[in-house]
Amino acid sequence: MKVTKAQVEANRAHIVETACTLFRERGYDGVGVAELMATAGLTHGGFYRHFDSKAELMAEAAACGVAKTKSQMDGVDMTDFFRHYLSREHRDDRGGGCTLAALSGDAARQSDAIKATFAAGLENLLSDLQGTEDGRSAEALRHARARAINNVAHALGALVLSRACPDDSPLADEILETCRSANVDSR
Amino acid sequence: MKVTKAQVEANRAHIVETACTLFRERGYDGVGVAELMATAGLTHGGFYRHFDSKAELMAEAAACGVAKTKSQMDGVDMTDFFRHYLSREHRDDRGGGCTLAALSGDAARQSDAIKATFAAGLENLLSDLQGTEDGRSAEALRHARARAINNVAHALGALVLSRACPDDSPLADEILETCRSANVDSR
DNA sequence: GTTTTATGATTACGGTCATCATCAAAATAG
DNA sequence: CTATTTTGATGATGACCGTAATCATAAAAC
Repeated sequence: MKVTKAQVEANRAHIVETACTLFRERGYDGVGVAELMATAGLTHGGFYRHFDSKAELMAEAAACGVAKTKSQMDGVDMTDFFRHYLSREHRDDRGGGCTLAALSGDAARQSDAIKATFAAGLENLLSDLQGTEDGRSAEALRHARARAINNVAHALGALVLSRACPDDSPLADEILETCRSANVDSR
Repeated sequence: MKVTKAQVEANRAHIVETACTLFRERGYDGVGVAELMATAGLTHGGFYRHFDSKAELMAEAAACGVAKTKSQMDGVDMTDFFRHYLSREHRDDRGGGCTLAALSGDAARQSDAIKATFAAGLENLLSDLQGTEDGRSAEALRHARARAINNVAHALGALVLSRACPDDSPLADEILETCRSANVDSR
């Protein structure tokens, strides 16, 4: 049952992408290798030809996820980005949404390899939010970075809290709305 | 092997408390009934005399956890509270720290019963943060509530993000420090 | 003092977990 | 065209999962 080299690579990438979504939806512990492979259209036996362990896939899926979030943010106005980030649609789409928001809680309990992937992805996202214009004073740079960190923490916290409330809870919407208006007025 | 009524109640409470800490440390999926009962000094067979299912214990442990967080906050100055909330000690003490921060990500994937417990606990915490003085205008009340929501989202987001970074990562500390200074200057 | 009752220990169940040895088959290399 | 790899399917492994029936025992009720 051998398969062309291109197909092998495609299969591997497909496994990572599938894992990415599934992990966001149900957490690292919530999805097993067998189910994961079945969802990807393969049987679970072949898994270990691609990865040494589930932990290795977890790290790779994390990297894939934060890269996707960053690419979604590319070229988008920051206000629009946060507006969508704190929207009801994003709250209800854990599988398709921000990896940091969906899995940071789980990542905290994982190995440093996975945490490092999260830190790198977060650092990357912060760079984008700080802006890239040259010639700013050190003070202005420090301020821009602090604002980026505060904005991300604020928005991510709001999303996480809203998701921890029942779907039809008024509080779930109130958190999103409140933090959405606070975020656009900057700080 | 029957035991006095007081002992039964004490045992039950001890199971809930043990679960509370263990869940915060390793997540709902990360700890099994057997290990839980062993940590509490009992054997896993007796578990179902106290609870109908693990899910029932999860809900009760969540209630216990948010109640503890609220009691810790009682009578403490709000600035001091957030200073401790965003301290390195709190970051490194998932088992003993804020239940919302440790388990909100997991709670989002659980039943509405558990989510409702989280929402109730959060609402309770917000009430405290809003203050209880009477005679404020509707506008002042609305503003106080918005500020409470924003502060909680901001601090919780910072804590969650910091914990998702490797323990020795500079970013882990930078997030805490940045958000600590932003939070005390109010908004 | 006897009977009833309920706790918690023991043990087992079926299911699922991550992991791996084995094998068929097809894509490469020679 | 043959030989060598190597992918992915099959199936098994032992460990652990939540749940539950059984049972000895001592507290509670009479």
